[in-house]
Amino acid sequence: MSRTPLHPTREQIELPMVLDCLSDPIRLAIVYQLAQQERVSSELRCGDFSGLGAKSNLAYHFAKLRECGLMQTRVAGTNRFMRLRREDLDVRFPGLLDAVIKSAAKDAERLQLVVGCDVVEAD
Amino acid sequence: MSRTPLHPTREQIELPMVLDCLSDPIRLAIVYQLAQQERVSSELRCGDFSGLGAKSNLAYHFAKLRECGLMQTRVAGTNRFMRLRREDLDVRFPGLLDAVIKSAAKDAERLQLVVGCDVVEAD
DNA sequence: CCAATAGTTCAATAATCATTGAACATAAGG
DNA sequence: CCTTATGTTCAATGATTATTGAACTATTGG
Repeated sequence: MSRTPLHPTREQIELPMVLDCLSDPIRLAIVYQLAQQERVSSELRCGDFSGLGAKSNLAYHFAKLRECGLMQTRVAGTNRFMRLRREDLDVRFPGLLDAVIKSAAKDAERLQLVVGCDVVEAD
Repeated sequence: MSRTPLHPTREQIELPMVLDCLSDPIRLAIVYQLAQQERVSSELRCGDFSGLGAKSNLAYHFAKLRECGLMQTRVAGTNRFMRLRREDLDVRFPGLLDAVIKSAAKDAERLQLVVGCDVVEAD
């Protein structure tokens, strides 16, 4: 198992791959959740998405999101912390990520997105 | 053959379907070309895209673009004239289409897009 | 060392997708 | 009417895709 998964450089990020990645409802939900977290800590663990499906399926989608350059994974012990590659994407495709997030937010209900109203996790 | 193909209503347009449609290089090229034509006549015939592949394959992609609500087809004699559903998309997902077009323009070379510098068709 | 936790990888499945050429439908023009 | 031009539909193909559960890896904590 590689310590830190491979990510494309900023310049290697390709538009069709990004759009394809965002076209899957589960991946869109992941990105949306990460975008909401940006206001707070900007990072989430894989486990925080368990509501979206089985672990192995999520790992598959995480890999896709990494490969296309949408998010970055940082390994810390037995956890993986992931965040949006906001700056890279904004430089590469200005306005795109925001437009997608806003569009998703407009359809939050239809897309069954978790509305993160200043998420306070029970502990 | 149906006279005028079915199109979804504005409200029926769904984000994942739109993104998936735009994630295919050929369809992205079609949309890009239609967007450039907006400055001029706003409509193009199917045949104007012959550079992008075989006729039957293009018909397949046209159908996808229609079904997801990205474009509209108007039948006129033996021709089909198509245009972007710009207004519907801008109302439904503000800023999304523009962001995608601009992103595509930035990568025009990489995406092998036809750069329409005030296209003057030979006749 | 052992057990529990967090994720990934693998193999198998069913479903969808893009592409092709041939056949078809429709309308225009001689 | 016959031919030509413009697109669509159909059937077949090979390639991806999402999903699942089981096996595996690695780290933490007792």
